[in-house]
Amino acid sequence: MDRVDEAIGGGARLLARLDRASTTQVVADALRERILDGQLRSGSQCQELQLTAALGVSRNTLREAFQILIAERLLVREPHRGVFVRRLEAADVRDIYAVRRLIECAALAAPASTRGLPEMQAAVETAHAAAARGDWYEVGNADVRFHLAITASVGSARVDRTMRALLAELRLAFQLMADAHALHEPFLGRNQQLVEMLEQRRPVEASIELAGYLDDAEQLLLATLTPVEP
Amino acid sequence: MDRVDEAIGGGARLLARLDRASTTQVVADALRERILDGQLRSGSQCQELQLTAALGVSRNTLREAFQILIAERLLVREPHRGVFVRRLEAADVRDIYAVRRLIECAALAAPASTRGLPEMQAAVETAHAAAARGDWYEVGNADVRFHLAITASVGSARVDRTMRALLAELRLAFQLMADAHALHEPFLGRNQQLVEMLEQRRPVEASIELAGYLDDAEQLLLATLTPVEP
DNA sequence: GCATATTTGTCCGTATGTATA
DNA sequence: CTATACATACGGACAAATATG
Repeated sequence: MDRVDEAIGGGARLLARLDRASTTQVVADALRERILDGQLRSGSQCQELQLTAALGVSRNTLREAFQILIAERLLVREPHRGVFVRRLEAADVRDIYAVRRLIECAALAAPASTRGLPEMQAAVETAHAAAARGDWYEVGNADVRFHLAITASVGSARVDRTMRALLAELRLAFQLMADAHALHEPFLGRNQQLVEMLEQRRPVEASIELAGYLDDAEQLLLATLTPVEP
Repeated sequence: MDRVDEAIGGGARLLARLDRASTTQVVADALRERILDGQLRSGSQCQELQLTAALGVSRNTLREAFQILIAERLLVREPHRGVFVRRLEAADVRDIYAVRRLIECAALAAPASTRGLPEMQAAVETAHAAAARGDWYEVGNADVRFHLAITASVGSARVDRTMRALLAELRLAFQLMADAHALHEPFLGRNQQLVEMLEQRRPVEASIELAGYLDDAEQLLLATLTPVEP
């Protein structure tokens, strides 16, 4: 009974037996949430016995949930060793920012990008308010919403899904940093600036600014990432 | 023993017991292949008992493989009804082409796009040869390689994976067409034309040409898709 | 509309093989 | 090298939902 990892489970059974979502889906959602908010830390192992005990589900169900999160690249399987919360390498960070530059800049340069303005403005305000009270986790959430608003202007469900998955992956890297403050603070003002450029109907300039913005964010993240050892 | 769907399985056991890939992965690969080459037709149900019998694996293993292919959007689950080979709607086709325009055109417009030239040239030659002998399935394969070569110039593993998944999804729509000939024939020459534009170092013009190309392909596919009913 | 058969969703027990202390 | 812990994979069971006659 002195089982490990009581961060998971919280004692109560997860299944409200609402029977709208399958147990597998509920488990995948629960695990995803705990990965993204850092309760399950990058690199830590997800042992089947511990998690089945903590979540109150069978190994089969858990393993199906694992497959979902492995496909989302939040977990990795090492054959016959187990399933682990993914650790982002520097190469991953570079790759993710390459995709972000491609998609976000193309989305922002298009005339339709102004469609995302209301949501972008709202995200900037939320971020400022959260920063004022020192809630940098919420600043991170607002930043994600800001960039999703940019790509939402493309109007493609697949672009939305891809960006959502990409930004979720990126959170794995954020968690390796000591303070979210240093990461997000420089970009509060620049988000605001992008909004203004779009309000003034200068989408192409905004796109160019965003490219440099993403370059800087990538460098900042890489700089704080590399000193971390396995 | 007069079980259905002997297209799958072929009598022999799939597992060579090489134990380099997991059974789940082998099953997922086998199902993916049969979906993409049309043996498992769009809209058809994947019954657990039939497939476990045909593949010689347990239900648990099969269900894990299902999750992989559901994540790839080649299968869809209808709760308490079963798992089906995905049917593409017109909206899906439009969405896929929107993403293709975004990614492929951005990739082609970049100076680095010439890096994909050798692979693009090879794909064009393969396609011509296959068309000459009426092998339109292989023409389709070569066309996929052609477009993957375009996006490979970005040098991003994630862009590659996204494009691969996208083109796999599109095959679900191709299969709904009677003749692959009508779909691919118009684009043999245009692929060749794109290669020439790139050889002449005119990537931006090539990108614009590709945008129109993808528009036309989308319209052609939609036209032959809509008359099909549930 | 109802009773029945089928199929999915989920759990459990267990055997085997692999990695690690 | 042995022992242990764990992942992998199988089969059986049963309830619940769905399809069928």
